[in-house]
Amino acid sequence: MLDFATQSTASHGLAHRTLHRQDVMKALAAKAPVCSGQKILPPNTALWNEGDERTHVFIVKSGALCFSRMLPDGRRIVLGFAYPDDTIGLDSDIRHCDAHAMQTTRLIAIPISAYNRAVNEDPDFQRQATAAMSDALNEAYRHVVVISKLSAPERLASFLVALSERNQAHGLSPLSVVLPMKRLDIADFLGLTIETVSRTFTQFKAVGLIAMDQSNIVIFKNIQKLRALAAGEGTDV
Amino acid sequence: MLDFATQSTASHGLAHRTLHRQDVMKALAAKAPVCSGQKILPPNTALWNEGDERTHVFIVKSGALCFSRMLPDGRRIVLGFAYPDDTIGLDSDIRHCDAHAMQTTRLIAIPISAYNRAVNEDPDFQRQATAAMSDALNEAYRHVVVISKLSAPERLASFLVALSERNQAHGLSPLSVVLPMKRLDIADFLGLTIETVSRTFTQFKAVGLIAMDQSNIVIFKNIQKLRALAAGEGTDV
DNA sequence: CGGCCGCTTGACTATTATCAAAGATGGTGG
DNA sequence: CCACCATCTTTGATAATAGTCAAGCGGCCG
Repeated sequence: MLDFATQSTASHGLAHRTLHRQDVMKALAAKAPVCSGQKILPPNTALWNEGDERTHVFIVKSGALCFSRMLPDGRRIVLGFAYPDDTIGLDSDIRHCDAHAMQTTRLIAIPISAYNRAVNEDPDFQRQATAAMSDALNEAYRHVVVISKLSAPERLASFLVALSERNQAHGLSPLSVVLPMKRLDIADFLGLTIETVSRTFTQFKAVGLIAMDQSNIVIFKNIQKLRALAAGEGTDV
Repeated sequence: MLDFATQSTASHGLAHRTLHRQDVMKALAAKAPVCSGQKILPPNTALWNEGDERTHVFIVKSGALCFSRMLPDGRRIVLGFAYPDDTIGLDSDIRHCDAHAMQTTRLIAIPISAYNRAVNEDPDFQRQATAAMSDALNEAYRHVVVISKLSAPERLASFLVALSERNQAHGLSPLSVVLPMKRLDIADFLGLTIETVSRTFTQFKAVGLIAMDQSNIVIFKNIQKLRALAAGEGTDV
C-alpha cells in the first residue's frame, strides 16, 4: 500500500513548514521564553532570503508564510507554506529559499545560539529535530510526486485535501478552508499558471466538488472524490 | 544570486542517495567493519519496499540503485538514484519509497542497531547525519524546481549536468557520463515520457550539445550551454 | 467615483503525451 | 555461428493538456 497517499496528516507543503512535530514544538516553546523575541511581519515582507545565514528559528503564531525560489529568468517556484504553530528554519544553516509573509504574520524568534544550546544539552531534542527533518523529506517526496505526475485537477485536489487535513489536525472543521494565499502562489506551488488554477476551481465548482462564496474560502462538498483525485487513483474529475 | 543553480556538486537526485557527505561516510566506514555484511543485488531486484521498517543503512560499493514510488493507477515516479560511495537509508525509520538495483550492485549493510549505537556514542556523528539530511532536503527542493518549471530540454540538461558534476567530484572526467539507467527511469525521474526523453537526446545531438556512441554513453560537446539550460536561464536549445 | 488589483473567462497556441511502428541491441538456443 | 526473440530506443503522426495572450468582471481603497 502506498503510504504517501494516506499518511498525510497535519502537513502539506514542503519541509520548511512541516518541521512542527508536537514534541519538537514543545521543547522549543519551553526554551523560547528564555531568550527569544516576538517579530511581526507586514504582508509581502521578507523573513529571509535565499543564501542568508540562519540567525533564528521561528515559531509561527499567526498569519501565513510562503517559501519560494526564483529562476534566473524570473520563473518562480513556491516550495511550501507555513501556518500558525509551524516551526520553521530548522533545516539548514544557510537558507535555501526565500521566505515572505503573505499576510500580517506574528512569529516567535529563537536565536540560533539558543537553539544550538538546546540541541547540545538534550540529545533527545536533537533526535526529535532529526525526526522532524525526516518528515520534511517525506513531505518533499510527496510534493515531487504531485508535480511530476498529477494532472491539474489532481494537483489542486491534493492541495485542498492537505489544507483540509491540516484544519482537522488543528481541531478546525475539515469541511472548509480559508486560503491565505493568492492564486499565483497556488499556481507556483503546483507548477501551474493562475489561469489553469482558476479554471480548475471553476471546474470543481461546476461538478459539485466544492463551493466558494469568496475566492479565498473553499467549502468541500465531496471530499471523498477530492481524496481519490489527490491520491492519483486515476478517476476523472 | 541563486545558490541552487551553482552549488550543485557531487550530488543529483533526491535525498536517498545524497546522504553521502565525506565525513558521514568516513564515520560509517569506521564503524562498518565491526558488524556489517556485504550484500550483492542482481539487476532489477528490490533492496527494500515502501513501508518497510528500516533494518540497515547501506553504503553502495558498485552498481546503481533507483528510488521510486507508485501511484495507485500504476504511474511511477523515480525520486532519485544512488551510485558508488553513496550512503543510503539514513533518512527515516520507515522506508518511504521503493529501492531497487538497476544493475548488479554491491553494498555494505550496516545494521540499524550498530548505526544507532554510533549515533548515541558520538554527538558529532549525529550532527553530521543531520547535516546530510539538510543537504538531502536542499537537493529535493532543487528537484522540485526542475520538474515544476523547467521544459523537457532544461530537465534533461539538468540531469546530465548533475551527472557530469558527480563524475568530476569523484575524480572522473566531467566530459562524458555512462548512464546506468534506462530511458524509462530517466523519464520517470524527470516527469516526462520515454519518447520525450529520447527525442530530447536526439535534439541535443542534432544541435551539437552532446554526442552518443551508445544509447547509454553521453559525451558532452557544449557543457556551458547545457549548464545554462539546466539553470533555467531562459536560453533556447 | 475611479482606478487598481486580483480573479475569471475566452480564443488560440505550443509543448508534451499518446498511439503506433520501425530500428537497435543483446541474449539464447538450435 | 547464425537466427530468433525479447527488450529497449528511436521516429512519426495525432491528440490532449496546459500555457499564452487578451479582455472583462468585481471588490476594495483612496
